[in-house]
Amino acid sequence: MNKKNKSLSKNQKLVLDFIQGNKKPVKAYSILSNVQKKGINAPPQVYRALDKLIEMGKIHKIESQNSFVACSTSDCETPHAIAFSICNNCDEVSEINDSKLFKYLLDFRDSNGVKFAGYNLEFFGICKSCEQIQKV
Amino acid sequence: MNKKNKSLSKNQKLVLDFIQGNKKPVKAYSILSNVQKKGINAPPQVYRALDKLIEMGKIHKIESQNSFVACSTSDCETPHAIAFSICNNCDEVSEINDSKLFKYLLDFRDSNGVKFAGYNLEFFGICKSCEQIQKV
DNA sequence: AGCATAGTGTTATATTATAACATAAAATAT
DNA sequence: ATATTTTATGTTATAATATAACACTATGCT
Repeated sequence: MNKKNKSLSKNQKLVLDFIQGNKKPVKAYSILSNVQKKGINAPPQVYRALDKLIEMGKIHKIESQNSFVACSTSDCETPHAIAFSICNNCDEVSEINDSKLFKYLLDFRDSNGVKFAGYNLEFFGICKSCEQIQKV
Repeated sequence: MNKKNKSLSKNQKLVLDFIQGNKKPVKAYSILSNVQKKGINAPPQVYRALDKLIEMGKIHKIESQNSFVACSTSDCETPHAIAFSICNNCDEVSEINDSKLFKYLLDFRDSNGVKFAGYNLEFFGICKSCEQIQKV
């Protein structure tokens, strides 16, 4: 058991369950329509849960897509230091877990010598399966 | 004169002029209301110009803010390889121009050995002036 | 028990972005 | 120089994303 694992509220659980049930990132209104049978009725309820889950590091927001995906590490240490690869062809998103990269970025200082508290990094390219298809 | 400097259309010029006239990133509807006296009437006209300007590397989109800012290098070589710092306190955004960082990221390969065509990187933290204020 | 904090439910509305269609201007090829 | 293609424009309507504001409820402290 992890100290950081604050117990989730009802709506937070519902939203997280749905996100975790999807390999691909999901959109807020898709979450909404899928949890409506379970008692969530309106956008603010979804967005509030999303905000908290992001804070807790349970999920991440893919900024360039306005979509949300479960964190691939069981308990994210650095909710605001995260990297994704996004396929320009099929929109597949995967989380990049490369400790060297993370260290490089968290240690990075700007020209004023200022370190940053976090970052969001999205790589774009063609994923392996799309590349295969193009070759055929 | 630069070969890459395709001449801009009327709407593209209007939109770019307004963005360049602002130190801070601007929002699409703020652009719209500011160019309305100059003959642009509706959102699609703004968004179309924005799309083209991004393609050309004249401007960048700050994904986490849905805002747009002029590229700080006169003629951006890598429109989709860009880094910003964003102040969590005052929302100030500045473009980070660090060739080492750029090279590191463009050379980065994921666990499959796949290189990426581009990336978007946003650092978050407290900017220098906000830090000063907090100390006082 | 009393209080503070966090979460819920709801309505309405703000903000961001695109679809779809008709037309016009510009660039390129023959 | 004109036909063709590509790019841009103008317009209306609407889709998609996100938050404000308010009343109320549950939970965790001390």
